[in-house]
Amino acid sequence: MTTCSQSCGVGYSYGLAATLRIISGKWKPLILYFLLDGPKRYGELKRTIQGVSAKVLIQQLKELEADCVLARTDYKEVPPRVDYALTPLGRSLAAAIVPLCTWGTENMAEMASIFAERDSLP
Amino acid sequence: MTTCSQSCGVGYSYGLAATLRIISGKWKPLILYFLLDGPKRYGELKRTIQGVSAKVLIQQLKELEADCVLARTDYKEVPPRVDYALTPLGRSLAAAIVPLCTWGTENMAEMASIFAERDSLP
DNA sequence: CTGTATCCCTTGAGATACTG
DNA sequence: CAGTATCTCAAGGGATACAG
Repeated sequence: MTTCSQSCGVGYSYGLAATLRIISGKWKPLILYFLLDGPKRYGELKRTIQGVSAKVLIQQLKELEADCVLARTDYKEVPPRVDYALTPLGRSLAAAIVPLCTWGTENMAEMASIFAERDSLP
Repeated sequence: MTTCSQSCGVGYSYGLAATLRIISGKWKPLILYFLLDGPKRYGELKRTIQGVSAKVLIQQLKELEADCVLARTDYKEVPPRVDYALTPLGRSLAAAIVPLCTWGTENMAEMASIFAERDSLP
């Protein structure tokens, strides 16, 4: 390539900034990623995404819904049944997240040793 | 596909978690992305990434360096000259971030209206 | 120019208990 | 089952001033 300025310049960074605004949140990328597998119920997400509290999970789901990347369906049953699914927009976003997962998986060993060293410090 | 469980299951989510651990930080994805353009000096980064303070920029640069995704070069000159460049590992990570930028750019219009509506609320 | 050193402060997030 | 309501808190981040 001649220069990366066209794709990496300031003007285009707003694209990245916009994306970050949506996926910033400790569990949001994980949520989007898991939903690639298909619609999931609240409890299912809670169990799958280990460590997240009910409050924070709901909160982030609501924000993602407000951002139009996922849709909540209430089946109006008793006991309650609700599920969350990616919208078409959300699906495309989740697809853009997949490379991050791939990268992490491919470099997991290297990362593990780096983390180990870093965590051993004060 | 039969099911996405193989690629989206819990086991593989550690890959995403590992990646998130590295790029979590308000400006880190932006830093990595801009460095795709080539090595950059401290002041250059500071100017390019609008809104970041000196303290936070240095802090995140150091963390990225500790994670072995970027390398700092001190030219030992006066006045001081230093630059930051992606390592091979960092370059592959930055490449995985590019789709996020692309997504944001492609959906900028839609996002803008969503944000506008959301920001108008209390 | 490239950072350091403080101080301050918002925001995200966790724990717990409770409701329809 | 699927949330809601509080309370609490640390951590990340920002402003400012200063240093080599």
